[in-house]
Amino acid sequence: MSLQPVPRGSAVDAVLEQMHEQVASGAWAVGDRIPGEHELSAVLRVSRPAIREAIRALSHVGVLEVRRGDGTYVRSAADPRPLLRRMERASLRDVFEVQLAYDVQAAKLAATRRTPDDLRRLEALLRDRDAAEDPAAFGEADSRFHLGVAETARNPLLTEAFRFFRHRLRESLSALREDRDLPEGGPAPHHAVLEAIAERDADAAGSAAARVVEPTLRALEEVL
Amino acid sequence: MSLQPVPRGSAVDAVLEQMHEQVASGAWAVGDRIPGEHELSAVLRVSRPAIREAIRALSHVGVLEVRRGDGTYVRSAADPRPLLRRMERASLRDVFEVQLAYDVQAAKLAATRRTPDDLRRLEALLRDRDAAEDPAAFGEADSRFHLGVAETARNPLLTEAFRFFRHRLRESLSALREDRDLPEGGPAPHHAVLEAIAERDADAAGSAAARVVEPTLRALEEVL
DNA sequence: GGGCGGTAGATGTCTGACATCTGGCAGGTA
DNA sequence: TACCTGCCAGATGTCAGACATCTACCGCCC
Repeated sequence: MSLQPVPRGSAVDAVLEQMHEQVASGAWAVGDRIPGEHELSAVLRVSRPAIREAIRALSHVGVLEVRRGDGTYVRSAADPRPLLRRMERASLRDVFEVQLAYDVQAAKLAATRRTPDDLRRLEALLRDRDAAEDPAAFGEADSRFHLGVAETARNPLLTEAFRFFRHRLRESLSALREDRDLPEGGPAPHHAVLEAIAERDADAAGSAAARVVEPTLRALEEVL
Repeated sequence: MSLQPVPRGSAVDAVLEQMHEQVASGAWAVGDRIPGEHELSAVLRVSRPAIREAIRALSHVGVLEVRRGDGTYVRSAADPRPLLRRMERASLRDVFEVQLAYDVQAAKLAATRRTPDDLRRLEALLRDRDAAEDPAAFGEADSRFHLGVAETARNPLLTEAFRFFRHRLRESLSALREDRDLPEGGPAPHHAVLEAIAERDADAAGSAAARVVEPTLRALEEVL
């Protein structure tokens, strides 16, 4: 007989898994009140703290909503966990392709909605980017400029999504140290983005934003 | 003296807030091991279960990583919580603009990478969409087609992001019952997307995908 | 009929203890 | 010297029970 690893995993994770299953399958529909903590504790044969930790984790991501003195309700069936896990092990190409989508849309909207103040702010950010010396400062300034464009799009949801993705992705990139010698198209493409935004030309801004990322993307394709 | 509301909020939320602060400020840097649960419990003057619930919530979203027998480490400084909260109260316009970014990028990539099998699958999905009778079935078939395009893009990160956003956004839309009489461009734009994908024309696919959403978007702008 | 107050049941929190795993160190062995 | 074994401190994992506090509901009283 062959040796097999003993089943591992914590009680809380098991509870988490089962709750997720209930929500995903529709057994617990959005809006429903789920069984109480004592009842779940009795049914699943785990202690109440274990139940509470699972509920806390799911309520933190908006799947559940706890109303003190009342009960716990299902708020959404979509758990961001698969997305978060995927983000940690995504390939560089996949990462850049998603970032590209955000950059293009942000640039297009920014071109439509920018104010004179926005323009001055973006110009300053771009100057900082051009002036950056060491790679760390450059990466920081680069992020600030891109985020500035996203904010100019006047779409809080887009801004927040952009911010989160960019933050996570820069982390995993620097962790892998794989951003060492990716080609950088130089300052020209970025200036083209700003110019198109200044002229309120949405299509040009979108194209310019695409051209910022595309050299890097193409280089990645060649490596594969 | 004026009456003031007593400070509300749970102990766990307060702990969560402080931990988030530590991570965001860099006091706890990525890779660091944070103080043990007993120590945190003593310092913050709350019980260990309260500490554990907060840690569990943050580890569920990938901010912390717990290694049993060893300690708890900071894994990422980016908390998806602001994004999730923003998603719940985003305006319809903002929602559609983000969705548009995904749709366009997915269509462009799908046009580049589609196989004959993909094409057959997408054709079947589009037929289902055309054949749907009641609004519920139509919404379902519509989602399936769009998700099918996203999967054809061969980018797991994009697919997962697309899936999550679409799921959440459809939920909040149906909750608000505001999708009642949004204009639907009819089947033509969707067929144009499929056609461009069939011809491997990325730019045409992107434009066609934009034209799917734009009528709805424009109608929203008018309402505002 | 409307406002009041009681009550059942839910979540919030704490205490203390024990179980189990991990990492590192000391000591033995080749 | 180099390596492996076994032990141990400290960390997280789990449990039990109790009490506090809030909410929704319902019956009572004015």
